[in-house]
This record gives sequence, structure tokens and C-alpha cells, in this order.
Amino acid sequence: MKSIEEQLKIIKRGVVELIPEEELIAKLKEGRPLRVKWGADPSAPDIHLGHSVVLNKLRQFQDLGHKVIFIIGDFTARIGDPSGKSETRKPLTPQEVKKNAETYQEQVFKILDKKATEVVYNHNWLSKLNMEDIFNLAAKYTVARMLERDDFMNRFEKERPISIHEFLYPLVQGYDSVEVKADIEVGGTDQKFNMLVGRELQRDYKDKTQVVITMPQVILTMPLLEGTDGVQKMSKSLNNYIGITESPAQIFGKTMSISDDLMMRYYELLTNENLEAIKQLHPKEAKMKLASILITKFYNAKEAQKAAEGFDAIFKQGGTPEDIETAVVAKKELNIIDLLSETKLASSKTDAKRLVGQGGVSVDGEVIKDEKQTVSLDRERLIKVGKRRFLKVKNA
RNA sequence: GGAGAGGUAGCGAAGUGGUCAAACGCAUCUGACUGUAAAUCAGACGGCUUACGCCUUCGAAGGUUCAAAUCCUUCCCUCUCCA
Repeated sequence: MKSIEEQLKIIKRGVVELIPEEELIAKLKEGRPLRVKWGADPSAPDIHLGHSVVLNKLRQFQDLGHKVIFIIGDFTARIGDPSGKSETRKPLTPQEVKKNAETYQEQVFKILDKKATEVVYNHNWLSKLNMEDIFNLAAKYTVARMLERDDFMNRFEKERPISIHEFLYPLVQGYDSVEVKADIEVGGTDQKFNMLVGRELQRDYKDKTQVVITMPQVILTMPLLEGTDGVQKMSKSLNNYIGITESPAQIFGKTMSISDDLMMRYYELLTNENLEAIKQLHPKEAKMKLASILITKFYNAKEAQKAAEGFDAIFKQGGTPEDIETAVVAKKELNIIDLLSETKLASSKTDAKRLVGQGGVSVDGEVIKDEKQTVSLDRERLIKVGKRRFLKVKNA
């Protein structure tokens, strides 16, 4: 095991806040594998680069000999979180949760070391709490303190609804820390409040759980990664994400489309590259390198190489990518509009007409201007919509 | 329980009987320019139709009217103040 100093150096890389550092040092001095908690809600099992910031940190802990306790928030996912206003997230069935949780794990273990990870489901203890337990839990915190949380305060000030049970979420998450006897909890800066609640609850429940917790969990917050738009945090609902299960070509393309400023941010949070050295590169070269690093991480170096070559082929030489999907259409010949809508390249016929009218559609490299044009499928045709959507179409 | 305000397209926000498929902003999409970047500029942005036009949309359901996002009734939901 590395020295305390070495461990601290690695642990602190990229971290926003470490609360409190002295306690972490004290824990590290005990020389045992620490229990590092990380919780996830399996309602949308799609991990993207934003999540990977925290996952990388967890992996670092594992590489230092510590253990990750991965809590799958299946209980909370089943209840549903109504933070949106019109679209109350519908509660998931146990089957859905189970399926999501499995998918989630597959993705998580692209980054985490399975051997050093303990996977637990929080329904195991949460579903056993009775009304009395819940009252006790709820009594630990006050409304004023709950409203300290940014998210709640904002909504409160903007006169947006906050449901009572949402106040329970931080408590429940904190209670998880009690159950799993966490030494450290890692999360995004948006989780700071919830994680701090965990600290307090661990102190409060010290006697009840009969666990000797010398010190409550240490909090470690990681920055929230901006999405490809460079402004808002990466999230699936904003459609500004790069998912780790996306194809190498997609990851490459999306990475290339981010702004130069954002690129440096990604380098900082997602790689271990020397930032000064990167700044010396031509921005385009640097961006291609970043894309390759990411693909190597989620796939392998070969795929990264392939994606880079494919990218060059398309955009430098005006060619097309190699792995284009092929759609099969029943008819031998059909109108370009129908073709676009049937292959889902356009969301509707009106949309298809718009695209053609704006010169955004080409077949076998030829731009189609006339929306009445028919496309014969006597052989495979290559359809291109916009700058980066390709589809091969052939007759069945 | 009482009083008041409000629910409009992905989001924010105008619109208070016909000229409303609904201004404007953001997001998105397409084109130009580029490094498939950003920024900028131009255009599009409910659906169906070659088109005239037709159909569906303004919390929900009914109703008034030649005509409703706009008026009436009931219901659902949110916020504020009082208790």
C-alpha cells in the first residue's frame, strides 16, 4: 500500500471539496481498506462521461486498495421522484428496476474493478423501516436545514412545488451511509448536502447500530461535468451527453463537436494528461487525441484507432464512415420523403420535406433538392441527412 | 377551512371571442463559413397533402356561439397569504 502522502495526492486530484481532510488522513492511517460509498438511482441506466468523473475517482480508491460500496437505489427508484412539474417520473416496477440495475452494473464495471466492489440494494433495509422508524429519521432534521439545500431553496424561492417526501430523500440517502458503514462518500457537488446529512446521521445512529464508528464518513465532492453544449451539466434529458456505451464512432464525433474551451475541461476531469502539453497542440489534434483517449478507456486502443481513421475518412476526404447501419425497406422504389420518414431519418413527412427543402439530404453523395424525387432501390443506397447522419438502405 | 393568483408547443413567456397552428426568447434542426469546433449569418421549427386546403393542439371533461387558447360549468393540479 502506498504512503499516506501518495494516497492523498491521488485522492485529491480534481476534487472540489474534501470534508474534512484531517479525518481522511486519520482513517488512512488506520491502514485498512476503507469503505467508499457511492449510490446510484437505476431509473435511467445510461452512464455518460458526467458520471465517469466520479467513477474514475472511485477507481482510484480501488487501485489504492480500498473498497467501493455501490448502493443501487432501487427502493427510491420505485417510488419515483417528482422533481419535474408536469412529468412526474413514473414509479418503476420491481422488474424494471432489476433490469435497469443490471444494465447499470455492466456499464459501471467498465470503469470500476468488480473484485473490489460490493453491490448492495437499498430496499434491503429501507423497505423494513416502519412508521416509527421513519418518524425518528424525519425528526433528525428541521425544515430550515432542509431548505439550506440549493435545489430546495431555489424551488422554494421560485414558488415551485416541493413534495414532502422529497425532504425524505436526503435523509434516506444519509441513512444508507449508516447501514453500509461508509468511511467515505463520493459524489458530485450537487450531492454535497445529502452526503453531509449522512455524516450527521452516522453520528446520531452510532448507538443504535452498535457499530463503532470512530469518525463519520468523509465527504468528497467532484465537479459536475458540463455537457457537449458547454453550459449545462451533462445529462441525458438535456441531450448533451456522451454515453460510455455509445459506439466509438459516436463518441469520436460527439467529442469533436465540443468547443475548444470545453475540451480543456474534459481533459482536466476525464484524463490524466498534462494540460500544458495539450495546450501546445493544434486544437483539432488535441481534440482528436481526447476522443481517442476516451474510446480507449471504454473500448480499446484498436477501436480508438479505427474511429480516428473513420473520422478522417469522412471529413477530410469527404468519404463515409465504415460502420453505417443498414435499413431494409420493403419497396423497390419510393419517394425520397417516404424513404426518410420510413427509415426514421426524419421524424415526420413534414420534417422530411423540410430537410430536403433545406438541402440537407443526399443519396449516394448527390444532394436532393426535389421532394418529388424517387429513389430506386435496385441496389444499396447511401442516405446522408445533415452532416453526420448516415444510413444505408436496401431492398429486402 | 377562508381569500387570491395561475396551468399555453421541449423549456421560458405573450396572447383574453374571429386577422391564432398561436408573438418573442432559449433549446433543437438545416444551410453558409470552418478544424464536422466555437462564434457569426441565413432559414426552419404540430401533423397530413403536389397544391387550394384539411386535421389535431393552449391542464381535463362538458357547454354557450356561425366562430373559443380566449366566455360559462364541473373536475384535476400548482403557488401565495390567512387559519
